[in-house]
Amino acid sequence: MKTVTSLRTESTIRKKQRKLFPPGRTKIAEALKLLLEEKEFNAITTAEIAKTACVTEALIYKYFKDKRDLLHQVLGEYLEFYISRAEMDLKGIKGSLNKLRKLMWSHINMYSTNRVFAKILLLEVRNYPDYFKSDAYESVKRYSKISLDVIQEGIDNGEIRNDLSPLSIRQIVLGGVEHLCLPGIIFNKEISPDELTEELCELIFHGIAARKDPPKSRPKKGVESGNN
Amino acid sequence: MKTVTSLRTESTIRKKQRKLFPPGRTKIAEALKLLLEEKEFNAITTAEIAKTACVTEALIYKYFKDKRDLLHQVLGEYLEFYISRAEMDLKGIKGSLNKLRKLMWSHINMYSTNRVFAKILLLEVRNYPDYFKSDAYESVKRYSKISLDVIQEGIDNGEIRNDLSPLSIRQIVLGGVEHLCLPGIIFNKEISPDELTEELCELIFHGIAARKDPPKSRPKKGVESGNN
Amino acid sequence: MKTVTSLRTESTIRKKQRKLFPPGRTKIAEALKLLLEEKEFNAITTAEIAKTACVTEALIYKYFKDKRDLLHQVLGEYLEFYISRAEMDLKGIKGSLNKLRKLMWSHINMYSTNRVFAKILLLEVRNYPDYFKSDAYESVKRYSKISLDVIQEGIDNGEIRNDLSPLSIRQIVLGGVEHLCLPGIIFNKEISPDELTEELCELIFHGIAARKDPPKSRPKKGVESGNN
Amino acid sequence: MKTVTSLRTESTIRKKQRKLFPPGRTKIAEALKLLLEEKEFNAITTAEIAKTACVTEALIYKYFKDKRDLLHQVLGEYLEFYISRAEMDLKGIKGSLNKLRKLMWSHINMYSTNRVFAKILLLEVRNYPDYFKSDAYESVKRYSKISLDVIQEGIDNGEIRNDLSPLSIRQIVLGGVEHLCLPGIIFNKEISPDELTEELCELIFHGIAARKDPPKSRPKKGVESGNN
DNA sequence: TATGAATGAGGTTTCATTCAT
DNA sequence: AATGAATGAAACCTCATTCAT
Repeated sequence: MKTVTSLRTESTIRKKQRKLFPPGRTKIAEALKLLLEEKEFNAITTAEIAKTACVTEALIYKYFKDKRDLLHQVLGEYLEFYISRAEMDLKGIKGSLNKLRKLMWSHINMYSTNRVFAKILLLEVRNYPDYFKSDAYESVKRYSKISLDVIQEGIDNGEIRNDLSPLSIRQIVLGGVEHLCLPGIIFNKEISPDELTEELCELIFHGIAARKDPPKSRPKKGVESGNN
Repeated sequence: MKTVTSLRTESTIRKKQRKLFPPGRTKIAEALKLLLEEKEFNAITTAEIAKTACVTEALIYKYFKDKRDLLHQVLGEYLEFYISRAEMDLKGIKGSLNKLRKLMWSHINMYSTNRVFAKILLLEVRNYPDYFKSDAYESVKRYSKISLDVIQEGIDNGEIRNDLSPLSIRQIVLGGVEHLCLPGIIFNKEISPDELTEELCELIFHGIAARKDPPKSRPKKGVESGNN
Repeated sequence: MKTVTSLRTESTIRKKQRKLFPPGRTKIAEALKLLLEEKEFNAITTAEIAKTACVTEALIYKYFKDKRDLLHQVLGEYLEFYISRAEMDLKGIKGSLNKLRKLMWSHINMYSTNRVFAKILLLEVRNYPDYFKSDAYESVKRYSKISLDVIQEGIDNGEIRNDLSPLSIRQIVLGGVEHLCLPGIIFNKEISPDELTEELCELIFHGIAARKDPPKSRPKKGVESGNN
Repeated sequence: MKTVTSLRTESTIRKKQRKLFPPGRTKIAEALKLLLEEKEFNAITTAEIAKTACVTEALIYKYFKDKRDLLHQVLGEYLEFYISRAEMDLKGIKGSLNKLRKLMWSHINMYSTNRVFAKILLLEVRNYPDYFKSDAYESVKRYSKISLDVIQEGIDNGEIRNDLSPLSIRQIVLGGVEHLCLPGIIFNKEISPDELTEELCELIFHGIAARKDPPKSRPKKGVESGNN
């Protein structure tokens, strides 16, 4: 499942950590990431984290306020990386819809290649009030701002309808991305950024209502069942 | 926050329970609902539930396998109610898009009027593998099936584009609904079913691209499977 | 493992119960016996007993003072049966050593054919002070008395050495029986009454020392009391 | 009841523990031993153990897998000590029967001077399947092996009859020891190693039958294995 | 005779967290 | 920077038992 992209991601983050952080801290953060691949955060104990990291439990509390702070910091590091990459992604792209498409692709790709990140963001933090006071949440907001700005730019330059709230558009886009990825994340199935982006953009950009001059009929292929 | 609708819901469920369930069981379920209005499930203790219900903790385990089973059963009861209502909702409506709009409105309305239900479904259960083996999850699938059938019907009768996978459409629609409601649910703000439905349908039905000419037909392929 | 003997045992006891005891009581006692085939007494819950017996837990307390009383009564019923059988067994046998041999065979055979009885007596009750106040314990003492009388008779008639305390002899005999059977009982292996009796009598009657000349008479003093 | 021997035992064990184990662990083990003098294991709560040891209940679970593991470890420590003592005991003794007599004396003496050990071994563990997977059970087997080897040696050198299975002999000897000691252990009465050994050896070595002529040689077959 | 409903009391175990070193 | 030892607090859960009917 790990692609070149994800490996690059990992190693880049690690390089930064090597400079900024003492090795103990890094080992702890890496241990949590490893464990999150297999279990839900609440089911991971500090004892397990310490053992996996080959440090003592006490050390966790040297570097992190508490267990949840560790989670938020791990999430925050990922986010900072993805924010800077999103900013790079947009460079050299013409057209707001093209930019939006690129952002959607990157977003899906990041869920696809970094399941731990996806699980933290979509399943672990939203329940807990602390999260909304964390630095990580600030990063999330900065990240979301990027799409919002692109949408606003599209409205301003006439590429996007001006009779819809940009915020609602952003929510619907994100919702679509998340719900298309969620089954893959929960049940550990492959996620195909290319296909999902294509489908999502087709719908979001043009809607589902059949056109007066209708599209040509095509065979389609669906999912088994599902829901939620 | 409770509207007439939600009250009717509650009392209908209660009537059924009075017949089917011993009073202790009902008191426990109601106690959990009450507590969920204020706290996250993991932060609620069995002691609190028992105290709120004016029963002993032991009784919880007479009626429910464990604490999480209680959550799932509460969720399941809500779902059964909403499923039957969704089926009623569709009666007498002409047009698949009109039906879809109605379903979206009802869905948003149910998040709006029953925050406890919304929190359980969107924030509490998805993390935990047990959920996916629960009866509640089966109900969720039945509920989702309703929208899927409407979408399929729309494709068959030409109201909905046939070049998008119905499953993907369903996921995107649900994703849109959820993400439009999520801020309201998390931060306990008002949710306006009328406005959100309007905005969502406008976007989903017609897309965000400023119109010049109709979209060209494109090949598509849907989400792999799963759900949630 | 069940032999004709054990079946007859069971059915005889059951017939008595049918007369003496209401069906609910019998069902409960039988349920416990059934469960004891698979688990240790403390690991069996009253809920399980009730479910196995197809009665409610409350009924257990109609017929038995508490859970342990149930165990003691079950044990007591077995013991009464085995006592009367031991008395029959001795009739028509000449010679104290022959009688003793017969008792040992019956004893081993009863462990061999009734594992539940064996487990209760050897593993479940001895820990718990209540047992020593129970009727079952009185029966055990009556049962033990039978061997003691035979040993005393043997001493009196010169078949058995008179320089050993009869009580100690009884303890050593019983100890030998138990320890030969214990592995079979604990690990659920076959127990062969014929072979074990043969071996045990050979040793107990004649000793293990390779013979040169007969032992000299010695003064004795035995264990204080007790049994089991 | 504590003799010089038992005190030496205790302090020797304690010395070892002081080196090998953190003080908390030792305090917990000692607390259990203390409590076992007065109550049955199941009647002792972790709360009591902790309180007696002046530590928190949580610490018990740092050092022991669970409550029963604590029991097994305590038993195991005793056993290791007694094994090494049994090995010493045999040194300098000539004759297999003399060695066997010495082992029996030591065995009875250890039940006599260490009632806690006796109760654990004879009354507490045999019921519970976990025991048979514990290290303590492995120690028991090593301990039993010592007598078995002596018996075998006696057979080989002609001191002991060769027509009885050595395993059966060992079982009968152990059974005799246990049953002679059991009343004393259960009812907290004195146990006299000298007298009991004398009586037991007299019987086991020479049998109970009044002598006329030596026994004839017979074929033998023993218990399957096991012990305890 | 038998049950449905409920409970009291406490049991074991878990786990995040701290502090002296 | 890191650890070994220990803890506080409660969490979940179990189970024998009772009582009104």
